[in-house]
Amino acid sequence: MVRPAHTVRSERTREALRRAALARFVAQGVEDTSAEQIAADAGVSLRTFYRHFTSKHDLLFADYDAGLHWFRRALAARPKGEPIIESVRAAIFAFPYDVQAITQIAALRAGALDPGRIVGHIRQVEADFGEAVAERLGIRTGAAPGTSLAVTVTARCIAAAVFGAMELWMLGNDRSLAELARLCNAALSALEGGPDDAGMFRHD
Amino acid sequence: MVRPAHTVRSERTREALRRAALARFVAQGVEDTSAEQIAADAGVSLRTFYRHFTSKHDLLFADYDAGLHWFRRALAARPKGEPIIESVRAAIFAFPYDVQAITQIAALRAGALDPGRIVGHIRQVEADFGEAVAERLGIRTGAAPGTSLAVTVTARCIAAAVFGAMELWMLGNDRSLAELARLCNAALSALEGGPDDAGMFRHD
DNA sequence: GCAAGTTTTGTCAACCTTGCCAAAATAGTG
DNA sequence: CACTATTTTGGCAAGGTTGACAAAACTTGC
Repeated sequence: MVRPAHTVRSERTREALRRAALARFVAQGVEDTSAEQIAADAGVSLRTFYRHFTSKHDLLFADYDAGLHWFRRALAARPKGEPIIESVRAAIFAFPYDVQAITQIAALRAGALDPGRIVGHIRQVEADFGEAVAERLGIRTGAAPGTSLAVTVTARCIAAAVFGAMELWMLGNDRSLAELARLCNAALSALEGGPDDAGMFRHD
Repeated sequence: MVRPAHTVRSERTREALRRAALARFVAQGVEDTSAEQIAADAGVSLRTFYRHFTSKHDLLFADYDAGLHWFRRALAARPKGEPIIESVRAAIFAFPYDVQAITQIAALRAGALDPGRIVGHIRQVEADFGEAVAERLGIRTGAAPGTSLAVTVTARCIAAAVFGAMELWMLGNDRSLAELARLCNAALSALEGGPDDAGMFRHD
């Protein structure tokens, strides 16, 4: 499939679809909104909808994807010699969170998607995040992706830590940025084997 | 949806569907096999097919799911006081691998599924694996799943290590059990911070 | 403004997936 | 065997998703 993403026109269409979808989602829930309705509201055909978004649920992850893109660049901008966890920490802390938007999307997801699909989608993003870290780790010497066990495992552990923290944050009551920072920091420190959490993997 | 899984009859249907599907998959590829063909070959309706398998691709992961079930029980059987990584290692090493079947399924998957879907499915299994480990970690004090950051992160890291090793194994040339054991062992040792891999997360 | 080339959109058809309800098969009981 | 409860199946309809091809809109160079 060829995804339109070049011209001004296509960007307008995309925006119209996003708007229409969000409005419907909020008004009548995700599952009770049909792709056809969204397309009609935006004044385009159903087929066009699927050219701009791979699925109905994809709309609920657009922000996530954008964030991933941001993170990739932030990571690339860190100094070469820095330990990978430091780079990740710095990038995460610098991220321009829009708590309100995150909360809204989270509410829509929680209320409307069947768990399987949503979890799969999030895991996908987590995997991409891990890929980004692995890329930055750079030990990947041009060989086929996933050639080095150490790189793969390290990157995925970091992704697991960050996403574990974020999911915990979303579930909790204190949805302040400070709390998010605290959780991410704790998770990453645990990986480093800091004073408090040494021996994490030796727990009973 | 109510999945049939009780009577002898339903088990026969399930087997017939599995057989029919595998035959078609091998003969004409996964993507060029329609669910309707499979159902017809097995002598049941399309609707019935979807009662036994959540999707066409689900057929390629039946073994995975069965393995997960096996692992869950093996883990539960380990002594309470054992460090979690030891338990995982022991369970993995005791698994009755059917290399031939694994290789065949892997070939089908590689050739036929669009990458997105297959990766998502595998990640799902990996997540379930992590859940199993987290469960066994037990620190989860009856509270809602994912309450403890340490447990979640630890479990996911272990899952990442094991699956990272397995995927590397599938990609490599040496598909012997010894090689699989070596890779899993290396990945898990890395987590423990063994003598060779200490400071994994401090790599540049 | 016009012709040629590129990008985006619409139409159509096929297949995937699932909820709902009723028919058929099976199991259990007396 | 007859009766009833449970389980499995089929049929149908609606909606999700995608490939193929042509029409429409836009860009560019003249």
